[in-house]
Amino acid sequence: MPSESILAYLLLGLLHEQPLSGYDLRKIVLSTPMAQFSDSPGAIYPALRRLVKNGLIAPERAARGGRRRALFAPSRKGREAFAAWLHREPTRDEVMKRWDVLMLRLAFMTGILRPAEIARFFDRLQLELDGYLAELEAFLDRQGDQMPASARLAFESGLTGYRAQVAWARASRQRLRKRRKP
Amino acid sequence: MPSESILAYLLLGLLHEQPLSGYDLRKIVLSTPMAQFSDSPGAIYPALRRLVKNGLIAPERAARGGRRRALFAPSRKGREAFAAWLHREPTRDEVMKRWDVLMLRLAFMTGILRPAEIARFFDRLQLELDGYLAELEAFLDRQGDQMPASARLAFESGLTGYRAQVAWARASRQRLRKRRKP
DNA sequence: GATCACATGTAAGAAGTTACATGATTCT
DNA sequence: AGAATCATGTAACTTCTTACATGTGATC
Repeated sequence: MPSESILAYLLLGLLHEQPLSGYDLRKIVLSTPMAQFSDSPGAIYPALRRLVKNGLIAPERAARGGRRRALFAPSRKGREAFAAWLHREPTRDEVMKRWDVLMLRLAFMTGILRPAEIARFFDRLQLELDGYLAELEAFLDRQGDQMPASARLAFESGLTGYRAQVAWARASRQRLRKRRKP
Repeated sequence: MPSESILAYLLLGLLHEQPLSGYDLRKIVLSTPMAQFSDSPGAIYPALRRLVKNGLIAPERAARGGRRRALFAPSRKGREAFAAWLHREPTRDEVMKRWDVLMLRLAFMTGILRPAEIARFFDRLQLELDGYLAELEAFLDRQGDQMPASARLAFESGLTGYRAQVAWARASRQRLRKRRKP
């Protein structure tokens, strides 16, 4: 079962709400601030064709009178693959290098995962976040003195960012709990 | 003049302090938390060869008795190219999608750029950061209500992160000013 | 002498980038 | 009709990933 690219999952997720064309998808990706993903036709159209080839989406003949537009909708297999992707537990590696992907997964969870599963995502996230933050702080203790001034500033940018995310995760988790028993 | 890949600039920067082998570079990248960059041999060795081909680094014959190790050091052209890279002004696009690259540049500045130039980097950074944050907040005002709950959380993670970076940038800029007149 | 860590490399393939190409439809 | 925009696509190139290959010096 070939794992899809991030962009492919993004497209697959967008298609869950309604059938869309490649052009629609490009516009959405372009106008959505949370996606630093590619809106170039050279990325989107090949990704769509891969999804079709793998049976995760299927073209819908749009009888719409206007221009030719190939609308795509996820297949059952596509929905399953997407749900499986959302179910993946956040790893330390993702926390370190692919925070954007974690947030992309989170963004799509409502309506597909149950609240308890979203809570589990947050639990895992907090665990790995805390662990990584501890690593960073240990590194600062060991190496902080020897770092050039600007390197230290850059490092502190990272620290600051992760500390903010820890606070965000705690607050979000809290809010989830409240919403479930209002 | 072909612009190098990010990884190539990272290697070029590391070589500024002392001649290193590909293996050394891999170990440094692997053990340094601020780099989410690749430490795989399939990325590093080709990148080194590109740098050699472009005349930015040159091998040093290490007469060291031990194992064969190809040590590389930056050429004059390499130092110039690296300084030019550090001099690039932060763009909105980089603030949005390549924060890691901006921090990589910052990390290497001490000793190569003058304090006033580093201050300028921060000024530009604050400008683009403020601008982008305003964009995000405007987006939230417009679309916030219609966002699914988890999408909203993911969006807020971004907001939180950028707000933290704004504070970090302000504090860092402040510290720079102090350090210059102690 | 066998084995392990060091050190460098390559081959195949995935995926994205830039830039261009091509029609169709709507607008003026 | 001519221009602009919609909509899809392709070609060439770059870079990274994964996985394997190779040899050498150190270690037991």
